Amino acid sequence: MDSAKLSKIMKALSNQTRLELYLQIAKQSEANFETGCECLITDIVGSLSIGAPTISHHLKELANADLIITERRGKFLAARINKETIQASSAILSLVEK
Amino acid sequence: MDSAKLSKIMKALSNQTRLELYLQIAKQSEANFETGCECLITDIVGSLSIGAPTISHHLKELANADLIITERRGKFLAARINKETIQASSAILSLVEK
DNA sequence: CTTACAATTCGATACTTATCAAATTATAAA
DNA sequence: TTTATAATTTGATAAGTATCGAATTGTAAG
Repeated sequence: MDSAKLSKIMKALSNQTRLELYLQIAKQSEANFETGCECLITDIVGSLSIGAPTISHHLKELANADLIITERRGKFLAARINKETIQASSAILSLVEK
Repeated sequence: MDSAKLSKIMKALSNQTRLELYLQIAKQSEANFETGCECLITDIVGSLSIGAPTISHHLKELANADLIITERRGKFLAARINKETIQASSAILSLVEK
């Protein structure tokens, strides 16, 4: 991964609201792992103090950085984190690989 | 670590030039580990295509996010990365801890 | 003390972006 | 087909920031 890609990932996590959105998706994915349920965005909208348009905007940036994967579920939108991206990023920053 | 702190760290790494600056410091710290030499900023200034004022600005942001530790060495400035910060960040994002 | 060099501060500018309100699209239910 | 809800798009604005040139400060060497 080059520095352009990595900085794009970091930028996606640099906004506090967007970071909390990401962590919430991660948390729900974890919590719902056994049940097989996914994280539905509509459940998150209420818990964050920003409007739906802004959340839509943030989701697109997270997806664009390959941090999450979204899929339509009828009227709703499901999201899950892309573990490969965050693990590859961590590896570079922690200098696990050179 | 709360999301405000973590987003600040991510923001510090969200600019490509600043990220490369960080990685360069990390690389030199690694390379000079055996010799005990530190990473001198003056050696980096030449290798990045931006002016000294901008580098000074970026360094302050990295230090302010606790990503690096700087120290004056006479006329020069030495920098080394703060491994604790990057490891704690990685842990949260990778959900190693909850 | 003067000179030279590394780094910082200051002021300005161009660019990016987070957020919202309003309008629109997509989908399921009635 | 109409209605209701979820999500997106659009347009606008306010706030933030990366970068530079010029001036300044800190420090060592001559």
